[in-house]
Amino acid sequence: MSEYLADSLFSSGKSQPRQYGGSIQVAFDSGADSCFSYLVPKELLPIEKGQRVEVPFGRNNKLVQGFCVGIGDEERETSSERRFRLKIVHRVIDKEPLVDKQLLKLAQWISDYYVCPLGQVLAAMVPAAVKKGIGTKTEKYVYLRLKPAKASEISEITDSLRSRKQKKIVELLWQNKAYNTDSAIEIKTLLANAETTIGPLKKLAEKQIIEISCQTVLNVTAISGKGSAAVQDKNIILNDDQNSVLTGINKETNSERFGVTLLHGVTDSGKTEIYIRAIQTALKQGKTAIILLPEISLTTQTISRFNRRFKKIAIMHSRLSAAQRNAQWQKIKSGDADVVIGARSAVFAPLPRLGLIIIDEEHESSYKQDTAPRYNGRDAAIKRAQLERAHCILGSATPCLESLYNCKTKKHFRLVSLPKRVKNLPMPEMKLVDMSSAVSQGKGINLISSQLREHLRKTLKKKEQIILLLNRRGYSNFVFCSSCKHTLQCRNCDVTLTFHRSERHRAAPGYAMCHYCLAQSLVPKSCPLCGKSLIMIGLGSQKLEEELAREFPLARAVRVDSDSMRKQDYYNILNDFGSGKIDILLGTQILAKGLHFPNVTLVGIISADTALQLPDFRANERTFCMISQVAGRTGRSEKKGTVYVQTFLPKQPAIQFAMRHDYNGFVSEELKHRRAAQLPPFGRIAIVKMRDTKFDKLSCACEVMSERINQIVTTNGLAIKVRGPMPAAISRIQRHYRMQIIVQSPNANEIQKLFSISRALKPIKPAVTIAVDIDPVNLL
DNA sequence: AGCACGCCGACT
DNA sequence: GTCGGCGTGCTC
Repeated sequence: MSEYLADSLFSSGKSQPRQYGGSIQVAFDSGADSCFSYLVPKELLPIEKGQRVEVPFGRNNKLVQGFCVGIGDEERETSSERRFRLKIVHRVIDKEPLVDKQLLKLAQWISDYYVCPLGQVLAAMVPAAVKKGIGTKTEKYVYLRLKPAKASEISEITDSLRSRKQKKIVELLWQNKAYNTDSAIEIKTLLANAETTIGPLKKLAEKQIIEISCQTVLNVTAISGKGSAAVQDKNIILNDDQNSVLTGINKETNSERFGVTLLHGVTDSGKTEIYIRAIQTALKQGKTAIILLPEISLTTQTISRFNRRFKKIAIMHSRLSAAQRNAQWQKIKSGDADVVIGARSAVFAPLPRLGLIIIDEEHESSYKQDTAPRYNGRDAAIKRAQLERAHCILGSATPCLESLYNCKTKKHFRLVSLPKRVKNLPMPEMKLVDMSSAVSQGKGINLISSQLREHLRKTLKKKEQIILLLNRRGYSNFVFCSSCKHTLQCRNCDVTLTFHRSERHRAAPGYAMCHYCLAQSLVPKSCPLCGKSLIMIGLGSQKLEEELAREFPLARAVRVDSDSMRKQDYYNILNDFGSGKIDILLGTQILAKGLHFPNVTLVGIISADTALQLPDFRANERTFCMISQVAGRTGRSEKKGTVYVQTFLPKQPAIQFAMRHDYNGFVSEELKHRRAAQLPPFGRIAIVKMRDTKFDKLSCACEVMSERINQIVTTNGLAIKVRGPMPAAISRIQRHYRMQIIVQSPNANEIQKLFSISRALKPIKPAVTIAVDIDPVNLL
């Protein structure tokens, strides 16, 4: 162990005492919410923040990797008495910092704001493929150690060699003027030209006549060679609204000041073209740009649209292989890309001279990461723009209330809108179907109302296409005993099992599956409690499929199930739908996003209510968004679009406003309620989520935690309301009981203060798993 | 977060 | 008598 300590230099015998160039702070990808100091040997200097180092850690001095996040003895006075015990940096891994100073600042902000160890944030910033160097290979190069002044020096060397092959190698290097790492010749080429093998080369290296250098290069195959030339779409002419919006944005982008433009544009109002032009403006200024899209919107369609317009573009999304991801990242880092398009984590793209960040569909809850670091990609983007003095565009047809409120209250935010569709096409016709009346008329629970069925028939006859949307959550099938009202529950989780018909198990009617722990079990033929027969309440997508097959046997319908489907299959289906091989696309929420199929003239929302039943203050907002977004999938050509909204709650305000395309009306109504309850955007909330397999232990820990929070709030006079501990909406998942404490405050600072104090204290006893979720997007 | 140490019950 | 369960604390 002593060999890792600085004072070991006294015991290292007659060798020169090691010289140290000060200490650094290292952050690890672990739960430890603090940094660790290490001494840097002189020979490892200079060292920079953002570089990775390998250091001995823990009792066994296991070598672990971490990021250097600070240089010098920043806490000299607190650590002076134990400074002699500092261990020594073993190795500096990166030649250059993996994260630059600005990104490190962003990481620090995320660490503070989202209550997450800095090391974990940094770990999330750089793709694993980059850190592991996947898709790279080491190429060896050869050069002469001595730069000969004249030819005689070379003959001097060659004459001294007896081997003919060695002579040949030296001559070749001389002819090619390979005297240093830059002019070195690749080993394979050299050997081929010299018609020899590695043997003579090694001999020359031993004699110190030549030098072999290594260089890590990207595997050529990993780089998707899409050297597509940028096409100037001169034929796309902006309308007046677009022009005035763009002029405003360009002014901001050119100003070199931080600012946020919230672009509220109805679906199909030409937001994407604005983005493209705004990026072009930034590029003209010698700046670079990032555009973030929700993962599911990153279709081939979208990517190729940007690909056509920009030459030096890098793409970051989940379907890339590790090697491709590394290649794209290196391309960005080296300055070979000036535009990055990607999902949430692309906000960390290491672009130099960032001038513009665009967040499309900014209201999307998928921008919030649900594992640590629990950051919101949109808010991280705004912060990054602020740090880099860049401009930020948030685009949406249904901006979230927080962004809208920021425009009203914060000076750097401004709101612009595109109220009309590009070709001045009308908004689709909205038809409300009251499902409760259908039920009361005793028609049974058909998923497709007679009105919708009639319109389906007409649409199919016209050879036009249809999208049917069904929310999975709460609309799944479940197994139910009509006699004793028993439903099949998951053994591990507090949820009702979902029924899936199976082709394989002929003996049983199907299998029951838990969507949380993914456990499957065969459905018994009779009720385990009373022995009567079980019925499957089928309201799920399979039921819808069956109903369609019965009513329209000739229609080609395909179901898209986000969780049961490989991503590749999903993109194939979308392609088939685009080329008209499929008539009806049915599926979950994912169909609501950014799809552009001009031939879709009918959209059916099977149940608009499902989101409303969730115990979440954003239920209305979600419902409104969902209906508006899906509605935007139709009527994207001269053909008229129609949307059927089936609901049991026809008078529900969110649904009513959506029917009238009245965003502003919805917002002012919803804001009233939020203000009354001091909910976002009028305040901030955070959730402390706690879980454990043992209920008693968990509730003890919750009590301790809630006491601690209340104590901090009182002693510091924080304007914070604490609710709970209470069981989470799903009180048990995967055998873990779940409880939560909700923290509410009129402003973010108070919440920040609370957690900065709390995280510095000793951990809660008894120990349970605790996660803090700042600005949660759902309260489950 | 991982990992070692320590204190209690089921076994050869 | 020990093997190993997990509850607790520490990591520069």
